[in-house]
Amino acid sequence: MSQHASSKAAVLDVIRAAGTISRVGLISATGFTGATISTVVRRLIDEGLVVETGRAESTGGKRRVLLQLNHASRYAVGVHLDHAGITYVLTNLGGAVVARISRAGAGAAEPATVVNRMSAEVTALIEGVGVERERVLGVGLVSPGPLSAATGMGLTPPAMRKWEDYPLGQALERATGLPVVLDNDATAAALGEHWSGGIGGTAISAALYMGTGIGAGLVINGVTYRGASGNAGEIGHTCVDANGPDCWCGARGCVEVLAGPAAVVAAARADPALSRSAGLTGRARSVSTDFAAVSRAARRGEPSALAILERSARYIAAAARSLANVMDLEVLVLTGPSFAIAGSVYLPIVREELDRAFFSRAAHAVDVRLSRHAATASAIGAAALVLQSELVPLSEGLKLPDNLAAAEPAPLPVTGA
Amino acid sequence: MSQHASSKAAVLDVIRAAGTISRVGLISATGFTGATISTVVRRLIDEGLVVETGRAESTGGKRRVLLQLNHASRYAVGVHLDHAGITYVLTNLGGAVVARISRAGAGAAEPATVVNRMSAEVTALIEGVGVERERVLGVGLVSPGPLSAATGMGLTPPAMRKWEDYPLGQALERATGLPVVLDNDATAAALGEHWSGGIGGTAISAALYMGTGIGAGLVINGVTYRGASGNAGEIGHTCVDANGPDCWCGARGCVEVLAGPAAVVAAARADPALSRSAGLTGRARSVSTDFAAVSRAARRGEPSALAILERSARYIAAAARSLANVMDLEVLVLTGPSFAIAGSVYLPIVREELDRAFFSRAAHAVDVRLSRHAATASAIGAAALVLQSELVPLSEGLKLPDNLAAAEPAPLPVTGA
DNA sequence: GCCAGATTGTTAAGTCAACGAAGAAACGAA
DNA sequence: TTCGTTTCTTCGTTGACTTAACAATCTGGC
Repeated sequence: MSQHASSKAAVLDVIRAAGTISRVGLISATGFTGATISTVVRRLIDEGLVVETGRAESTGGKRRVLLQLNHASRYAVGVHLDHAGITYVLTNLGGAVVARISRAGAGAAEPATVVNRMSAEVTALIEGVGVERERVLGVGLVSPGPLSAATGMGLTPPAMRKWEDYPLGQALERATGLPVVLDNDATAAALGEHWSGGIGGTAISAALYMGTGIGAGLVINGVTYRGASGNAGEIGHTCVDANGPDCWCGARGCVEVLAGPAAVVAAARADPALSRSAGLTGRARSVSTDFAAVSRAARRGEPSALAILERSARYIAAAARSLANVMDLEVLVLTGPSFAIAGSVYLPIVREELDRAFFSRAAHAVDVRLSRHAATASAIGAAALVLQSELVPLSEGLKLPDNLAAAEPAPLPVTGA
Repeated sequence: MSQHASSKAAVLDVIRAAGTISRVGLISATGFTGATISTVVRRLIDEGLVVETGRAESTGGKRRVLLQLNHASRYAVGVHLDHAGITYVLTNLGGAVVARISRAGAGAAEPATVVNRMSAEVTALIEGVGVERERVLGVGLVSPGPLSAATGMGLTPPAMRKWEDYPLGQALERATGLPVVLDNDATAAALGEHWSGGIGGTAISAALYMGTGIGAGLVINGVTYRGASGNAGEIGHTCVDANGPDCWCGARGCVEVLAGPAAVVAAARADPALSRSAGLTGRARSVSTDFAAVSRAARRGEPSALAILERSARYIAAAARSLANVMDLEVLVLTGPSFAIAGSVYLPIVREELDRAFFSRAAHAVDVRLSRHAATASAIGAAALVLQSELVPLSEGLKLPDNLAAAEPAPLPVTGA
């Protein structure tokens, strides 16, 4: 007897969120009856996804049998593809990192060459820790920048035009023999935080992702929100100063222009003393390298560096507040490489802003936290995408024809009932 | 044989969105099989919700039988409760207004008194057009300001403290004998636009609602998005100038302070010439009255009035763009009393902003429109809330216990499998 | 130690939504 | 009229989920 996908998914998701839970707990959490829980759980145990791990104290009768995910039963590969580097992680079913490697980025190489290399590196990752390939559910591949919405299988980050129409997902699927899921890094990071237990059973959460740009990923009731064309969460071009400087996106005063890593680096370079002490005097290196240098200077206690970061943080806090107000968020996680480095400066300022000025704070606070794995969040999230897509096949919504009227032949005059 | 709620709801929603559609059209739109569509449609016809209205041209065989909502089969009452006035509308199943009355606002009267009056006025509304009370599905009641999240049955608009803990929904339910649904005005307006056909089968839409404040309602795949505590869409406190003036919400540079109707009126009053010509010289009347006066002055061609409104529009456009970027919107409707008056000034500016600077404009444009019923949008939306809640009972999500760990007795040491 | 009562978990039978297959009805074209 | 096509319905099956009865396990009291 096999369950409708949703019940299995719902039960698995509650077990994941709870960490440890009994069948009775599942009954109250999911709303299913004991009979259903019994069969669903047996199914999950048969598939090896769930194990019984002990007993709870008695509440007056038989003790509850506790269930947990069988973390070692399945694995997923997450790949963060970027111009400057490719990060690979192998996670178990619980979203915990089992292995991790970093390799050279895509650079200027041909897509086909890179795909072949990635396939070999994925294999090396899996074999390096002796995980059987059959236990690997698939590969999640994420990249900065917007997705090409049309086919859902091409990534077009601004700096990688060569990849624009390349069927990346299909190619990697063929090369590795594993299912491949694509998405953008911020969305993946948000799902990763949700899946790997940083966020419990929380309903509405967002991940503010800062790499060289700023993005946000949104998770609503355990499902990633993608918007009309998969570009939801584009918070980098939130307006925080309607009279501010022009942005390449066509607008003015975008938070990315005023407070993104590039803006931080530019401000630091404009200060000769700080440039010298932070080692920015040479010719321009990558933004992320320079941003790290500014962050180190701030950590050393250099007031000018700290002031620049705090100014950035206040703008980002304003954008975060706007986001939290619109989405009515419960949890906001700061993640991504830039927050991995400078999160200690940003966290208190964003947190203070939301404590003080979140519109619905009377109803509930927004829990602002720093990701425990900010540096590799999007790769971990990419793996979580696989875990979710393979284990929690969502009920797809209606697929209306583009033009409902056109779907019908011309109506004739009414001829009565 | 009765269908699972979702299939009936899905079919009804597609019929509503399409206006006219055949069973074959429903098959492709919903993904159900012909057999299922056949039985569901028969059910809907038996209930009187749907009628066959004619035939389409043949495509080579039997002509399709066209289906439509039976607009006159059910009705819903929408009530917009405000300090200054109460608007009542009676709509049919298609969301079209059948009757409408306006009465005095809540003022300083006791809640119980107002509820009794409302009940009488609802009855007058229904009987005024000779609709049978059994055909009225219920009453939707909306109000500006945040909902009290705890019980879901108290409305606490800032200016109506007396109502804070009053069980408004229950009281009105008892008084009228009809089911009552509560929500805020912006969310209702968004659903109203969706339901009454202004927005076809569109997936992601928002209504920007401007009354005396600014709010937004969000509709995702036909379902209103409410956020963690029902306060989603709070766009009035989106930051559009991080260094702007203080707002009562605790933040700075909120769009409501810089560009809301109150700000527009204040700017106009600061201009002696405009104050005189627009008739603002007397003591302060209500913000909406004064805003209307400024709008009329702008329409008469007074440059100073127009400049003030255009400045407001540019700020609002920036907030709208931030919202569209984050949600990846397809449709944005301007609605509410203030846009009913001044929409002709705001629409082109907001539209231009989104054409020029919406981040994902390469993938798709945002369709910005002015509501056809901006003045009564939230009352119509209130009625749509009823139509949806009675006819499209949503599949409720998981209801996790507040604290999953606490739901279990203490675990004992692992005792092996 | 052992039984009463409570709680947990399983099995069995019934219900209902949705599907596939096959047939009935409607229609245009030869 | 006949044939092929398309639309729509009927019938029997599948499978998810439920209720109801039952089996297993534990605490507490004697």
